[in-house]
Formats: sequence, C-alpha cells, structure tokens
Amino acid sequence: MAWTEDRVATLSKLWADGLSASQIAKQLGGVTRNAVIGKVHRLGLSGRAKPSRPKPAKVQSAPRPTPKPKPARTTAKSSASTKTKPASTSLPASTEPPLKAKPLKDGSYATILTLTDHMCKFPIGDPTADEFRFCGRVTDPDEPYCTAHSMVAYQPSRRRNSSGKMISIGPAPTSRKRIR
DNA sequence: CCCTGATTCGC
DNA sequence: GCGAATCAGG
Repeated sequence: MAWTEDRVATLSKLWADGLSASQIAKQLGGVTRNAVIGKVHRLGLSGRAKPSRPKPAKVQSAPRPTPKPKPARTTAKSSASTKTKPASTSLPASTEPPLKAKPLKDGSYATILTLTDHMCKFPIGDPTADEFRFCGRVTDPDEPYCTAHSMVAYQPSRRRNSSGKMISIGPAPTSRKRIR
C-alpha cells in the first residue's frame, strides 16, 4: 500500500488529533502501527505533545547488538518550536462554522473502500467502530476534504462551545477496541 | 499483559 | 522510502 497524498493527509490529521499509531493504522487499513510510526518519523512530525522537551535525554544506552560507531547523525533537524500547525486555508472565524458531519443522505455512506478521488475524506464517527465512515462529498481535485470540512480539519486548536458541547466531528480519541 | 512511541536496518 | 523487528517505557 503506497502512501498517497490523501492517506498522508489523513495520517497527519489523525496524528495531530491525538490518535495513537495503532488506531491510525487500523483506520487507514493495510498498514501496521509500525508503518504509521515510521511514516510519521519520516515526515518529520514525531513529537506532537512534547513541547517541553528541548533536551531529549534519550536513555539509549541499551546494550543492543547494534554497532554504531559513526555518530554522524546531526540532530539539528528538530527546529520546530511551539509553532502551530500550518493551515493551508485561511484562518477561520472566531466561532466554528455551522458545518457538522454530513454523510450522504441517500443512505450510502462512504467507507475507506468506496472513497474515490473527489470524495471528501473527512472521518466521521468513531474510527474504531464499524460505523466509521467518511464524508464523501465532492471535493476539489487537490484537497482531501470538502471545502467545509477542510476548514474544520485545519483548525489550529480545539475549542469547546460555551454550552460545553464538543465539536462532534472527526475522530475522538476515546474508546479502545480489543484486537487480536 | 496490555498498551504506547522510538529506533534501527534490511529490503 | 518503506516497514518489520526490536527496544524502552507507561
């Protein structure tokens, strides 16, 4: 399974959303959690919830039989500070858009198998549940999400409504399913 | 024992 | 670049 643009986009979103690698792997399908983690590292976005760690005192002193006498690895690549995630779209309004999860109304939902190029790939529902689907609305040829969902997807930070109601779209890092 | 991410290295 | 194997920690 190749890492297409939309899959990488989904991966990035879910990873930034706080989902674990195994959950992302199950959702994407065809990959293991190791693949997800490996890709995440390759993309350069490994530490997401670790802003307070300028000195990664890794205790990698394990006597693993891995000969590595060449420390030519310049660790000066982690330059990302507490910067927010770059949003491709413009900054949304102060209040969240009135757009909620909107699956197809004729009953046919888009799944990971029925997704095509111009279908919105915004995840809806619990990723670990069987009822998990995607938006499926028409999108621009470039963006993985429909116009409305792209704004939601690239929100800089999660906010709660004044009535204590969470934005009920996207995957929620709740519930864990037993596998294996 | 279950899970998590991190790293290495053969492909 | 990819990901299984492995490591290390919670």
